[in-house]
Amino acid sequence: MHSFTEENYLKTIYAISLRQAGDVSTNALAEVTATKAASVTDMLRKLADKELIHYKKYQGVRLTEEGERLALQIIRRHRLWEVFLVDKLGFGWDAVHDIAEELEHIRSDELTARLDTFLGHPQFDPHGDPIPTQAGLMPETEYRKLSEVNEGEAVRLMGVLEHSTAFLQHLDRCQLTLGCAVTLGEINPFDRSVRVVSEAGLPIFVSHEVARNLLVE
Amino acid sequence: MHSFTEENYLKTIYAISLRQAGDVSTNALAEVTATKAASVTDMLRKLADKELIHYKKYQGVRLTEEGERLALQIIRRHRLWEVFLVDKLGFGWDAVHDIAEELEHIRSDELTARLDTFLGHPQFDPHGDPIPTQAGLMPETEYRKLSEVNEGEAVRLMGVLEHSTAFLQHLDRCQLTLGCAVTLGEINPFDRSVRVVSEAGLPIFVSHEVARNLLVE
DNA sequence: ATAAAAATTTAGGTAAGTCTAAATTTTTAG
DNA sequence: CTAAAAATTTAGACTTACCTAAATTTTTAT
Ligand SMILES: [Mn+2]
Ligand SMILES: [Mn+2]
Ligand SMILES: [Mn+2]
Ligand SMILES: [Mn+2]
Repeated sequence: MHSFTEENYLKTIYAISLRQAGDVSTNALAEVTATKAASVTDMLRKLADKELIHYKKYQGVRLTEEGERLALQIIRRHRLWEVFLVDKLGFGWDAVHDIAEELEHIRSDELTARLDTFLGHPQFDPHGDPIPTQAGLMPETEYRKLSEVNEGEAVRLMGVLEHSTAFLQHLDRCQLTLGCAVTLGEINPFDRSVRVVSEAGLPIFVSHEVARNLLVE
Repeated sequence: MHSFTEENYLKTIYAISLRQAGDVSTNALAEVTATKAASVTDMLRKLADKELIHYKKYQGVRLTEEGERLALQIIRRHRLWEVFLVDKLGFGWDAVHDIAEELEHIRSDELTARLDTFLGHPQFDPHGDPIPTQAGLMPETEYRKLSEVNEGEAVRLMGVLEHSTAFLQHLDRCQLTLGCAVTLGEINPFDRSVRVVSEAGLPIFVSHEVARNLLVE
């Protein structure tokens, strides 16, 4: 079996791989896992011994097929638990990530399968992230960032790139909820902030920093 | 914070204390935790340092108030998760203990509180064990063992003393379900096995071994 | 009361996961 | 194309939770 720590490394390697082309560096892992590079190296040797990653000294790492399968399984569990916490227990979407970080490591395939059924086979987690299938496939999404949308276009809020409590609470205060339809007003050329208009006609001012962390379709 | 291992020791000390008068011995703990006495001694020193147990070398241990509070909190979580797994996810009562052993260590008071509400503030887990209150009180129950009931008495099945999968599956096969009413037939003086008659009039033969692990009222 | 038996603790060691400091390799810049 | 900078690995240690073997204390039985 694999330890919590090993599972977290696999998940982190997967997450960094999505953002970057090429292999994942020791320092990148050290930063995300909040450990030191030397500790990362130790773990990489262990994961390579277990054939969960491809690793050549000084050259960075990449998940093997088995490593990716495990990473997706853990991400699936994480996102299913987040749906449970929000939809069934009534947590806010800004409060569920840390709890799901623990729940995702509960080892029981039957638990995952029954939870999935109980939740009605959800496709997305509360932050709009797709839930990997039981078969181990990550559904593709084709969202743009709100910061790349043109003036006058009508779009729908589908997800967030930033998951911090502070960011999600900010969206709550602006009444920017996932699924809501908005129309883009003028983009301010000075700071690239933008005015959007909600279905209800309510105007909302969105900074560029916020706009580039919002996914729309 | 306390590690999973520390939490499991506290729970185990509590459980052994319920069965025995007096302090809990190192060997008793070693047996239940499936470790060696030397390892138990190490942990007892640590728990004593944290003032979670009263410990005098060679004299056995007893939980402090804080230690008991923590033990009850973990038992509460364990039993609430078991209710969730059976009532909401449809697991059999014989399949939930091991998963709850992991879930009980998820650290979030708000999670426990919301789960309790979601489940409708249950008072008993799927095995008939009382769920400690949020205030940290273990509800008292006054059940007798089926093996102590007299011939002709009518009783209701309220709980089990043995929680193994094998035992619970045996009860399933006998159609001995928690809550069902039964009347005691003759007790066989040779092996103390007993015939009980269910509400439906179905006769069921129960060995003494089974009868002394069934709680009734 | 005392010797044998049982229970418990101590001593010394291991594996996982972390650290700091030093050594090594790769990358970047002049 | 080399020398400095950056990245990475190695060396040596620490903590937690466990182990075996040896020492110690308590209990039990003659
Ligand atoms: Mn999350
Ligand atoms: Mn995690
Ligand atoms: Mn249980
Ligand atoms: Mn446990």
